[in-house]
Formats: sequence, structure tokens, C-alpha cells
Amino acid sequence: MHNRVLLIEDDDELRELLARYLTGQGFSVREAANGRDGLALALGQDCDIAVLDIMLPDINGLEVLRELRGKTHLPVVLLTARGDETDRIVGFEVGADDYIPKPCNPRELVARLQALLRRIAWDHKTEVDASRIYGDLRVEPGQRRIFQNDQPLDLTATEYEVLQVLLSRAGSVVRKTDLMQWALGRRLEAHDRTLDMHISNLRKKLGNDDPPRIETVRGLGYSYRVPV
Amino acid sequence: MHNRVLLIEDDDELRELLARYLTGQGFSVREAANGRDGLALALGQDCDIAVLDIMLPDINGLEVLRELRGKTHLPVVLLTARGDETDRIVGFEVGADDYIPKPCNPRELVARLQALLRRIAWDHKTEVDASRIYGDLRVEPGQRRIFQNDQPLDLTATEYEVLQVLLSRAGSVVRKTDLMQWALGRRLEAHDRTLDMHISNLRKKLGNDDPPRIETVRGLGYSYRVPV
DNA sequence: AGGCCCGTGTAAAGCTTCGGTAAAGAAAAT
DNA sequence: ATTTTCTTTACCGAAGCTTTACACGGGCCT
Repeated sequence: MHNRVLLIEDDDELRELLARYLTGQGFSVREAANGRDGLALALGQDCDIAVLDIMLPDINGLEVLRELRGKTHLPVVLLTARGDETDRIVGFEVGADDYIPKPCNPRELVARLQALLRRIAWDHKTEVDASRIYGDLRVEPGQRRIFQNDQPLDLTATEYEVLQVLLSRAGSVVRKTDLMQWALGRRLEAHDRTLDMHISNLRKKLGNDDPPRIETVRGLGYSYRVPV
Repeated sequence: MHNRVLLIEDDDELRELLARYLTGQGFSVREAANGRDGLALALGQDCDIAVLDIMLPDINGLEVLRELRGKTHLPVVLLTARGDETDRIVGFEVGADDYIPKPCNPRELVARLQALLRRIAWDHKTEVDASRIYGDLRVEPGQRRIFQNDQPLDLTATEYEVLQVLLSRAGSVVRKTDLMQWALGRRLEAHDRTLDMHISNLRKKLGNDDPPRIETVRGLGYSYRVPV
């Protein structure tokens, strides 16, 4: 639940289909349409697992993977054309953790992502557990705690999720419907004020600064003000 | 290198073919032609990874896997009939790490085995049998005992498992469902309070300190407070 | 400008789910 | 058979999620 997937796939239609499906399954998805962007995002520490198409317009997927492996152990699932055995084998050799042939079944993709994440959880301590810092806040995913100037904030489970999502996208606007899906795991229905309440409570716990750390973007959602 | 693979497959021809190929690739192979033998070998601690056919003459492969998961985290690659999607998804849910459709390409099998082993090698650093110390507690896996200030705690088998899992992840939150699976060897069903009871008893035996050594993370699980 | 609608902030109340633990029953070990 | 351990049942209190209600304010229309 609440894992962050990076989707590197140039086919817009497929990418958006998968993104929608993964989001519906509780993943927080970020997307890249080419190798360069994908690589940048993957190195940005803001995802737990990557799905990487081999056929990309700029850099070859395998090259992206090789590049990535020089710097991180981020788990990677390759998307390959069905039957292209060579790519597969090379992919594994370069350090992929899994591959799925295209056209792929989304349910299977989810199952594989979860199997991989579970295996990592068992074996312990990878990037998934690494702490992330945003200004005076520090997120400790292992403890599921967030510290402000090294003082743990007393957050409820939901508040932790909401804030963690906002932080992982610090500086950009998170739409309410997405925030709902990622942090609460369900659809935003009309007249549902739940999210507003959690935001309100979070602001209180973060200290009601001016300007507020969590900015309201009317009609859209919220955004954590990027720390200097 | 020289990893030990357990091959559980009833088709003699296929099994021997794979065995020969894997051996040629530098694996040390042991074989089982049915679920019962396979299970016994898998629990014998003498292998690093297992390849498990779903269709077996005696016990269903998924059943073998479920049984196995109660006791060990041994990585398992499932062999399934091509296209049988249900088996796959169920397989992942029961805790498989990967699957390959039959008829399978041996090169791909090797690639997948190696990807899995590599992932584990990265993540896995701790030795299994060494005693570990957490503050005033000392875990002796050999004796299956835990000492507090060099006094052995009088724990039951289950309590030992629960505490040992919590300790091995000290400082991180362990989800109830995982704790159940790892320590009790079965799935957490709704309204099952067994785990809560063991925690309650453990707290009593550890001395009901304040703040408690075993913290409750509401809605998620428990976490052993990391000693200073 | 005035009025209206809609989205938002937040206090307070309602309600559900979750967790602690005692006690009883079932199962396993001795 | 007896003891130990594990599981189930039941009850309670508390945590925290959601709903309700009302207030505020911006944007838009006339």
C-alpha cells in the first residue's frame, strides 16, 4: 500500500492506462515519457520501485538501467516486447529484478510489483527505508514517523500518509482526488470533507505558520511549500 | 556463486533437464519429485532458493508454498502452466517471489534465479546464527532463547518468534499481517486476536516499562523501541 | 456594488474500528 | 492425565476517522 512507482514508458496511451490502474490500486505514480526524464526522476529518491520500458525514444531502456545501477539499487521491472528473449536476458544481466512481456496484464504487473516490494521488506533495509529530508522535516518511512527539527510529530496513520505524499511532491500541487487515493486509499466523493479535516489537523500540528506550509490551491488541491 | 537450488518438479524428464542445465551454470542442485519431499528438503535449510512446480502429484504446489511461508522466507520461483493467470496471481499472494510459465526456457530460469539471488544478496547482510544484541536483550538463535541482562527470559516458542522478529526490525514498524506471517506462519484473519495476546504476554514478561518497549502503531502493527 | 454560488476552514459531535486484557476453551506437549 | 501453550470469546475504553454545521471569502453574474 502507498508505494511510489515510477513509470518510464513512451507510449502515452499505455502509460496513462497503467498509471490510472496503478493509482487505483493504491500506488502513487509518477511518469516519464523518455529515458532522460526517467533517469532523473529515478535518481530523485522519490520512488520505491520503477517500471521501465526497454524501447524508448532517446536512451535505450537497458542503458537507463545500467546507468541507474551505477548509483542505486532501486528495484526495476522491465517491460519488453513479447518474445524478445535477448533483451530479457540482457536485462537481468544488467541488473533488472523482473520483467514483463508486453502487452502486459495490469493485474500481473501489480502482483509482480508487490512480490518484489514484499521481498524487499523481508530482506530489509533498502532505499525504501531511507529517510528523506524536506527543510526542517524528516520522514522516516521505517518508523512511519515524521520529525520536525528532530522532534517526532504526533501524527495519526492517515495524517502521516497525507503529509508524506505532500512532501514527496513538495513544490507541486497535489490534486485532491489523487491525494485522497494515495493517502486514504479511496475515491474522493462529492461533499466529502475528510481530507480537509486531515489537512486542518496537520496544519495545527505543524504549527500554524504564515505563510502556511501547506498551501491551498483553490479548486485543485494542496501543495507543500518547497523549503529554502 | 555456487548457489544451492531446490528443484521440485514431478516430470522426471524436465526435472533432469533443468538440473543438468543449472548444474552447468554453476548451481548446486537438489531435487524432489513431489511436494512432500520438496517441503522436507526446503525446510532442511540446505538451499538458497527453490523452483516449485504448481502441478504436483501429491500436494498442490501452492499448498507447499503456503506451508513453507509459515516457516521460512526461502525465495521461491513458481513453475506454472502457460496462461494460467489465476495460479500466478494466487501464487504471488501466497508469497511467491517470481513465476515462470511452462514450457520454460532454461536460460530465462537462470536469469530470474540470479536476479532474485542478487536482490537478496544486496538486501541481506545479517548472519542467521550469530547472537544479536539489542540494548539489554540478547538473542541466541542457536538456543532459541532471549536473555535480558544475561538472565534467560521464560518465553514460549511463539513468544520467542514474535519478539525475535520485532527485534530483528528494531526501530521499524512491523505490520501485524507480516508479524503474523513471519512469527505464527499463517495469515492474519479478521478478528484474530492471537497476536495481540502474545504481545500482551510479552510485555508482561519484559516488564511493563513506561514507555513500553513494544510500541503499538495503531492501525498498522508494532515496533520495538530502538535502544540507545 | 450587491448578491449568489461554491469551495474551503474548523469546531464539535457521532460513530466505527482497533487494541488491551481477562477468562474460558482447545490443542499440544510432557 | 496433567500441564503448558495457543486460540477464542467477550467486554471495555480510547483513538481517530467521518459527518455535520456554520462561518468566511473569492469569483462571477447581473
